[in-house]
Amino acid sequence: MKSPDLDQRKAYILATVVYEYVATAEPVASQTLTQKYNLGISSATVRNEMAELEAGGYLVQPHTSAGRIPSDAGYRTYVDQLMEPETLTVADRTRIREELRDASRELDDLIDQTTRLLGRLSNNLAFVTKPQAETQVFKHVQLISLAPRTGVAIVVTSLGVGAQSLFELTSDVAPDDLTRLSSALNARFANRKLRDVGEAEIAAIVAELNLTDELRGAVAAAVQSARSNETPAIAAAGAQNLLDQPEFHDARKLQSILRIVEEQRTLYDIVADAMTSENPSVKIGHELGSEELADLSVVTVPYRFGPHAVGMLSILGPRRMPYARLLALASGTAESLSQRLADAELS
Amino acid sequence: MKSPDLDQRKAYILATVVYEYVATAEPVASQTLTQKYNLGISSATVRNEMAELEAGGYLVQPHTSAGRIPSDAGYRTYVDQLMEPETLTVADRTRIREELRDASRELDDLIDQTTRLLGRLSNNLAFVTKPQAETQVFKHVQLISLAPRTGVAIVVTSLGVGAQSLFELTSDVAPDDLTRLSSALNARFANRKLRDVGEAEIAAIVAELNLTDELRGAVAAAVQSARSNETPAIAAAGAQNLLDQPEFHDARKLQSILRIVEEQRTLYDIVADAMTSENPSVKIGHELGSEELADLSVVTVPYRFGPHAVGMLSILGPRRMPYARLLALASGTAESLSQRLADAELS
DNA sequence: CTTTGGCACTCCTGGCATCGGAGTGCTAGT
DNA sequence: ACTAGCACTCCGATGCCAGGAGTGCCAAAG
Repeated sequence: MKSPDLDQRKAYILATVVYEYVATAEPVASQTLTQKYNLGISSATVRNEMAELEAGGYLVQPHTSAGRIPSDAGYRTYVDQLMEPETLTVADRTRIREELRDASRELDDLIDQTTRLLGRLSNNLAFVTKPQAETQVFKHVQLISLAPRTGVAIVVTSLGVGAQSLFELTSDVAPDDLTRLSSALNARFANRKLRDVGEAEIAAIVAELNLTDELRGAVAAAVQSARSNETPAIAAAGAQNLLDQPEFHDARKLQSILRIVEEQRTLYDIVADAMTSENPSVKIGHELGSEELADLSVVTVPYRFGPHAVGMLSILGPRRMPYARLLALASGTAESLSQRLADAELS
Repeated sequence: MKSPDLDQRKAYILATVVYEYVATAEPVASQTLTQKYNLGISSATVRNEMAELEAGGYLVQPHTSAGRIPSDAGYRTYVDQLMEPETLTVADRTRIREELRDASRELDDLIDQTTRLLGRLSNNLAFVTKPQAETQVFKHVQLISLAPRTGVAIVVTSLGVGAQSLFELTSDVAPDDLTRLSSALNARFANRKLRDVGEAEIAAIVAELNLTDELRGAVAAAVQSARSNETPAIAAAGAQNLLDQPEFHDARKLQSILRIVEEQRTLYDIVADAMTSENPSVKIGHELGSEELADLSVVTVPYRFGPHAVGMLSILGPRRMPYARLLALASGTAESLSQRLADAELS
């Protein structure tokens, strides 16, 4: 809150500038406003108002004799106070539901397909974090022999397969021992919270059965991996959509985006706080915390599994994006995805 | 074979034009050749030779008063007959081996990391098909109950986990029944070729245990999915590298590439025949079979698991790419990857 | 018959000046 | 407080010119 906020007329003008600029990608002139939106005042008055909005930091001028475009602060006030939230049409909503209903039953593929769907719908770059399994329930562990000294440990959580981990041993182990160990572990842990599956207990069971400590390591690794590290994998889709926007006709900007998407780390940092707040979040321009991303914005909506948010759907695009629509799309998709996940478990 | 092939001097000139153009991205002039490579002939002679090479279809001129650049046919003869194969330096080779040694033990992640590595090394776009499991050996199947009417079927092959498939039933099933079914299936199928795990036999076992036919469906689906459909998933990385090349400073070209990468289908078509031949393959420009891809080339090398090729490493870049080096890089990486896969199983 | 120096010709490229238009800021008048 | 009008600024498109790079061809030389 800097000024005692904008008076109603300034607010309307700001909102209209954002709306028009989002639509046209051209700096907005005072005349354009008076002609296309009947404000009942002259362009000269609009010019005065715009000059004040610029002084207040809400608008900027690319050069002296051009129209105005919104600044980060301008978009921010628009998003927080001025825009009307959109709701999806019934058609959109059913389309999302149907595409997700027909999607794969396998978790990774489901996330992938959701990401692509969101990319297509939004015409921007979509990215989705895979579910974090921390709050999930342990269902099953299975140790399987592949060769005398090689095997794989699989952990299944309430979301389906959670992790697998290949292991090698320094001495042979009987497939039977692996089965016995699996049964013992399952008897002990089934339906506990994943986070409560402790390494000490695993070690105790392994010792009890007189098995090598290497197996404890293998099981622990699989459990750990199911708990899904602080930065879960992120699926991304739709980068090519960005090229339709005039702001990317210069290819340099796209390069840093592609690099960041491939690294994943930065993407995760951007959306991490939306996860904890469990609310939709919008980050605009410099709020993304990097000069490279200064002319982009990101909309993020969490999705749930059971009572908790387990991941986020995000849309990344030029700052000049239709915020209300993208929020509606992401929310609608998140809802359908959450629903889909719940169905898969409970049936 | 059109002409009785090129005489030695023409061949050398063609090779030098390709080499120089790959290095500079500028049309190559007759003088440049005589100055930078001592041919012992004058630029006028070179001009005459170049004119004949152009008549023969090996070179083209972007406009009348410019140097020459290679045509598809020019690159093709270069690749097939003129270039000297490169070998990787020891440093490169150990770097690849080390990065892959430290890579994940999980198959999907391993492929992912290999793809990124290849993207970084090649400075182009790399893509890698995930292993096709057809020739793999069935190791284990496990049916696991998640809820009274929901569960997951997991199939493990000699490459690690091959597939998983969630299922829902119309009536409750005891976890015990699932265990019994798993054991029966394993007793029957363990260590058979995956392709020999037939649906009829599965049905017989399910019937024998008096279980619902829905379970047969679940198992069959998982096996089918492990057999990995005709078009396996493809990992891609390094699209941002392409933006360094002058031919992509116009963003339109990149757009179609990104779209194609996302679709995967076209990528698979490009590399499919390299898989069957089990040999490195180079496709140049129009050979890729699409006008959109006409100024690109793709280098493909298969990797093996056991005696068979199970997937391909590819590098996609501008037609003006260092073919010998990229072939060496892809081959070296394929070799390390094959080695890594073999180690994982045999230990 | 092949090679080569020389020369005229073509075409691209970059710089420069010009011009029109779009928009603003300001002032003066309502 | 609003607005009509006007001078001013700046961008972007256009056209033009000069410079240069490179070729093709010819005629002479090996």
